[in-house]
This record gives sequence, structure tokens and C-alpha cells, in this order.
Amino acid sequence: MQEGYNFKEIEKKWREFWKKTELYKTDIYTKKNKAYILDMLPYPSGAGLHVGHLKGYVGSDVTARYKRLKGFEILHPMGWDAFGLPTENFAIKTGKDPYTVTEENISEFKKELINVGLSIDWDKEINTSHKDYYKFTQLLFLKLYKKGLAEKKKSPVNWCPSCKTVLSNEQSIGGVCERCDNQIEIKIIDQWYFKITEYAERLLNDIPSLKWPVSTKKMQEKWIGKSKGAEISFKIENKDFNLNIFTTKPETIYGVTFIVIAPENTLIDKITTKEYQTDVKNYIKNISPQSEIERKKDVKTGVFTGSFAINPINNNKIPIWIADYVLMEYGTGAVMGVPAHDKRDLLFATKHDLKVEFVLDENIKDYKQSKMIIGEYKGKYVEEVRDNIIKDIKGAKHKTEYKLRDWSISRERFWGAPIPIIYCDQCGEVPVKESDLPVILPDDITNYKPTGVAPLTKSDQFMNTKCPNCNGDAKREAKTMDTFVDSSWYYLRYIDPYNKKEFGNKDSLNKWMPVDLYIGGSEHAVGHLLYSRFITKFLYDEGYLNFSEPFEQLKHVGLIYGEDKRKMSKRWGNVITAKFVLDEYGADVTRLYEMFMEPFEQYAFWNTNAIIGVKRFINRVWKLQYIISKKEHPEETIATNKLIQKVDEYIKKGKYNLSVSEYMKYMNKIEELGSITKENFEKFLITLSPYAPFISEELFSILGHNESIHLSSWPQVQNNSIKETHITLPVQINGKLRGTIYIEIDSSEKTVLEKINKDDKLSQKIDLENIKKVIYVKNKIINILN
RNA sequence: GCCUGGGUGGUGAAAUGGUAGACACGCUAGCCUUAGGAGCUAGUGCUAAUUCUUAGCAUGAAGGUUCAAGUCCUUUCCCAGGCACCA
Repeated sequence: MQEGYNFKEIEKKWREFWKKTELYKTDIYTKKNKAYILDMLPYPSGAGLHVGHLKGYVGSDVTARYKRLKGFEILHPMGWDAFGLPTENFAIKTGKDPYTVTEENISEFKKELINVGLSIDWDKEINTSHKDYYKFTQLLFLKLYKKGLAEKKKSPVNWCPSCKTVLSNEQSIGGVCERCDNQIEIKIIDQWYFKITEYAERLLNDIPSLKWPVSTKKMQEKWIGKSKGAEISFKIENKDFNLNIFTTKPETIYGVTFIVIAPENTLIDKITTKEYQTDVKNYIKNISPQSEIERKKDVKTGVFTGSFAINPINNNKIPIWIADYVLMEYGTGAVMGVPAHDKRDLLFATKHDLKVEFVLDENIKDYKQSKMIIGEYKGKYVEEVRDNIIKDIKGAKHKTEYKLRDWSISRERFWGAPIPIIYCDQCGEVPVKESDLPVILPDDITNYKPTGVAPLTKSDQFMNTKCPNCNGDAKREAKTMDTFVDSSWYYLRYIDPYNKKEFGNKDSLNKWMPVDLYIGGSEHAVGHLLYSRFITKFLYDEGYLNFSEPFEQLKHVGLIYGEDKRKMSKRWGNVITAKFVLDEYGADVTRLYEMFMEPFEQYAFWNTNAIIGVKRFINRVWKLQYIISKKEHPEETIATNKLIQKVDEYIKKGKYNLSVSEYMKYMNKIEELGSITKENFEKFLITLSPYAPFISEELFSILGHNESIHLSSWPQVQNNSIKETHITLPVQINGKLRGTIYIEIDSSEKTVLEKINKDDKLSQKIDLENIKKVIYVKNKIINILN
């Protein structure tokens, strides 16, 4: 009587065994080659872990286990992005404190991740909300501060009226809050910034060297948004100052018919003439409360200032307007209006009856192919004359602009790392001494409710301190850091998580970094991934690291949607929890199915019905132990070699779905042959073990091994073993498939034609006497043209 | 509008320019079973017919290159994701 496969007992047994034997512990000081396989730091939300979260973790675990079998020392850690708004909001809602909420969520997440059989070294677990971690987040702040790369400035910020906090540009894409989808307002307040813009050029230049998805690299390039052009200074009639504009097409200066400045531009008061003051005030009053999203209209509103500028190339007098289609944040907050060669300027000119003057015979397909039609350089291509024109314009210079803005990092919320700054009446803004870190979050706050004022101001215990300079009474900065700061350096901490003095031991960091394979969702294409690159470059400059890119290879995991094709969410009731699938089908089946259902990077709709195929497969794997035979079939050897090669290739390429197909093909073959040798069975189990670590471990031990399958080596392909001797060759006649013939491998054209001649069916279809041409690709195809 | 990806059976999907649809789900028939939402066997792109065979048609559409195109080139339509007044 054959026993069925009882995953519940068996998986439990091996989970305990792996824990007890510390099977997945990383030896940081190893002499072996290293591989750092990392998942993006999960946010332990109260909603729990669902099947979509698992997919990425299984993919990285497959790779980690594969590389372990290939003889690498593996660092495959896990931790928690534990600070943040949702936890704080949940705490407010339930009356619990964020510490407890976080602990509960982490423990739930961790349990499921262990159940799924990830080969994680849990000794290296990190938690960004733990003081031993955020001490170094604060240290990072101080290091940046000392280099002038962290600074407080009053500036317009994205404000979420619902979360009552500031958001970064990356968190407010499209003018809505990333967390709650509310519309963003623009507020002008004191905020802390990291000057990522200082690194714009380097962040851009290193993109080509990354083994990342093209789309992500392109997104970063666009986000950084480098444009080369010129800054041109315009004299203003009857005024003693100039107005600077930025343009990428300085050659069109001949066609400037007006100047437009942004409504937020501080020069407006000085430029506006008396008689236009009321108009201008009204205009600005009407547009300023509007959010950016409302400003993105094709209607180009604007108002005349009453003043005129002088075009430096031809001394033409041109009107200066104010319009909200000009953005203060980019360039100089003023543009030259060239309606003939700019769509927006044309819309504006048409609406406000402004002149249109052509400069170029514009080539619609390629601007570079346009020729000048007026001025000194008439008849020449734009590209050749640009530099000369910049030279010709008095007060013009080459200028490069970036769309990238500084990184806003301060938040008016409680559940984050406090910014280590002290305000002293005598000394002003003073950084906390490094030796005084961490600045610990207080435990005397019970009401976190967002009011717009940082909650930490309510804690006297926290706020009151002494000035590190003069020892006088002083107050602490009450804002906390955005969680993206926590996660901008965490990948370093896994290497040396207990280090009390530094981010991590320098030698260890340099040995283990960069991350060899980084797996996570594409939603972090510009936020987290750009911040991490910036921080790595900064720490490189500071001499802590000898590498300047943190993630060598990046792979995105596709989202899993609910069975109803909507995003998995409590709101729709379509969440398939990790717990449910693991309880129902076990870890091996869950893992295999998540890898099998579609290409890894692709989004998918969950389908519980389809999981049965993998379940059947696992049951068949279990039954292989009953058909072990001493006699090896030649086809069995061929199939085994092929399996090893294919799976090897597919894991390397991240084509996880295709390796699962290979296992199934192999299984079909073995069942057809009716037996398998112990040796081949072992090889099969080892190649399967990265995907199905439990059943492969159990069967390996049943085969008599005392040591874990996960400590064995990837099987070798036998080169001198039996190879396929015959193949089926497709036969085409005039380009159409008419049949196949079974031939010896590497047969000559002559042999093949003879064989076709002997084939009753094929020879009837071909006029073998009148062959015009034969195309024979060895072992691939033969095409006979009559 | 711009930047990425994609359009292949009833479904998820495979295919270094060389037998399109591997592998799996589903479906159909049969076996086994008290039962099947378990298991096993066979079949399954579409359309014809003279149906154990054969022919034609099939990878969003239209052209092109080639002995040969899902794959390369040109035009075009549609879908998904991202960005979007960046001068």
C-alpha cells in the first residue's frame, strides 16, 4: 500500500530541522564566493501577507537556494520597514500604540514567511523602528548634515490634508497622496531636505552600467530629467534688473514674441506696472489655491504685467505676461514665448492675441533636421548654429537643468526616526552629537492624532534638552524622517546587524556588497531605488564603501490580482491570504504554482482552480520513490541531463515558470519509461529542491541521506553519457511542411534525400527529378523547392 | 501627447528566422469508485471533407524582406503600466 504525501507533517518536520541545525546561517567571513540575494524590505501591514507578496520572496529564494547548491555562500536576509503612516493610523484608529501594532504585524508576517520555507538567516533580521537601527538612520542624517547635504528650508511642499503631513515628490505623483489618494495641496513651510540634486549627474551617468529592467532605467532617466540649453537674460524696459529665462532651443530667440513668468515668481511685484496691479493680483488669487492637477489644462490662462522686455538678439520690444503654465520649480520660473515652435506657447499666443514669428522650417519628425529661415544663420541646420547663437546673445550662457528636486525627508508624524537636531536660543540649529545617538522616540505620547503639528511637540520628556554647544536649555526638532530614509541604507545593515559603532564593518560591507540580485515591485522604480543609489554614492564619497551602486541586478516581480481581476484588497473581499494557500496546499505546491502561473515579471490574476496541476505534480513526485529501479533506460539519462541543463539555464535567466515546465516534462518521461534509477532520482530532487525544498528534502532522506539536500551540490551533466542518436526532421516542400522523417543525427543532405525518396507519402508529394533547390539545415529542417 | 512593455487556442502560457500552441488548467470520452471536488487512460487550435487520413486556414490588421516570419523591416489599430504644461 502506497502512502500519500502528507505535506502538513513533513513540512513541519523539516522547518524545525532547518531551524535547529541553522541550515541557512550565513558565514559573513566565508572564503567561498558570495551571493547577496535580497528582497525589497517589506512593510509589515496589518492587512497581512497575501499570495502576491509571496511571489517575489519565492523567486528570490529559488535563486538563493540554486546558488547555494552551486557552491556560493548566500546572504538572503529579511527585515521590516516598520516605521510609517499606516501603522500610526491603525494605532490611532484602534487605540493601540504603534510599538504593539508593529510587533503583532511582524510576528504574523514572519510566521508565514517561515512557513513558506524561505532559506533566510533570521539572525540577521532587522527592524527599522528599533533604536539600534534608527540610531544609524540618524547617523546618516548627521553625516549628510555635516556635508551640507541635509538642510532645512522654507519652500512649497506637497501637503496631504488627510494624512496631515508633507510628502515627497515621489510620494505625490499625479497630485494625489500615495497613501490615501487625497488631493495634494501646496503649502509653504519649513522642511528638511536631502540634496539629492547634487548627485543628479552621477545618478544619471551610472544608469547604463546597471543590470536593471530597461523600463526602470528609462524611468529614472526621465525622473532626473536632464536638459541642456541656455540661460538668457532679458532687459526689462524702464527697470534696473534683468529677467532670466531657461530654454533648450536658444536658436528660436528670433521668434520670441512674449515672455511668460510663473505666478509664484517673486519678481512679479517689481515687474508689474501700476495700472496692471489689480489684474495681476486677481489672477494670482484665482489660481494659487488650485492644486497642480487643476492647472494641467490646455486652457492657457494668463495676465499681462504692463512691462516689456527687450530681445537681446534684435532689440524687439516684447510683452511680459504671467501664466500658470510656467512652473516656478523648473528653470528660472520664466520662459521666452516662441509660439511658432512651441505648442504651449502657440496655445497661449492664440488665446491672448500675441504675434507668431517663424524662425525655422520645422521638420516635424526630427527637430534637428530643421533649418533656420531668418537671421544671420539662414539656411543652416539648428544643431550647427546653436552654440554660435548662444555666443551672439549678450548675457546668455550654456545651462543644464534637471527635473529632479531635492528629497523632502521631514514628516509631521510620530512613528518615524526623530531628526537629530536641537534648537538653542543662543547657538541656533545644532546637530546632536554622534555619541549621543540614538535620539529615542518617547513613550509618553498617547495621542498621535495628526493635527499638522508634529506629535513629538507634545512630549516634554522628548522636547526639552540641553544644547550640545553651550549646554543651555534647548528644544529638539520634533519632525521625524520619512520611512524612505530608513530603507535607503538597510541593505548594508544585514551584513553586520549587531554592529554598535558603525553602519557595518567596512571590510564586510565591501566584501558582500553590492547586492547581486534585488527583487521587488516596479512601484519603487523612482522612489526607493533612486534614494538608495544616492545614499550609496554619498557613503562611497565619505569613504565607508568602495562601491557606488547598491544593486547590481534588479528584477521586478509582477503583481498578483484577485480572481475578480481587481487589485487584492479588503475592500473588494478578494484577498487570497498566504495562510489560506499554505494551509490548504502546503508550501511546495504554493511555491511551484506561484512560479509556474506566468512569467515572473508579469502581472497575473490569481486562479485557485489552476493550482491543482501543481498539486498533482507533487503527488507524482512523491510516488517516484516506488518505481526506483537498478536498470537505467538510455532515454532516462538523456532526459536527466536535459533537465539539469534546462533548469540551470532557466533559473539563471529568471525564467522560473519554464523550469517548472521542465520538471513536469521530465516527470511525464519517467512515468512513460516506468522507472527511475536512484541516482537520477537524486539528481531530479536536487534540481527540484530550490522550488520545492520540503518534499525534496523528505525524499532525499528517504533515499538514505543523512545530510540535508540543501547542502548538496548541483548535479553535473554527464558529457560522455548517451546522447540522442536520432531526430525527427521536418520536411518542407516549397516552404510548406509536408511531413517528417526520422533520421540519424548529423545526416548528410544526400542521406536525407534518399530517405525522403524511400518514404512513400513524401516521395509522392515531391517531384524528385526536378528539384530546383534544396535548403538543408543540419538537424533542423529540409526545404525542397520544385 | 511622450516613454516602456504587450496583442498567439475556451484559459494561464511556450517557441537562438527552421514542425506554432511545449507545460499546465479546462473540456470530452472511458476506466476505477458507495460517491467524487480523488486517481488513471485517451482525445482536444479552427474549417472542411472521402475523419486511424488529408487539405485549407490560423500568432491584432495591412504590406515587405526571405527557400522559410509569431520572431526581421515599414505602416496602422488596440490593450496594460509609467510620466505628463519640465520651456
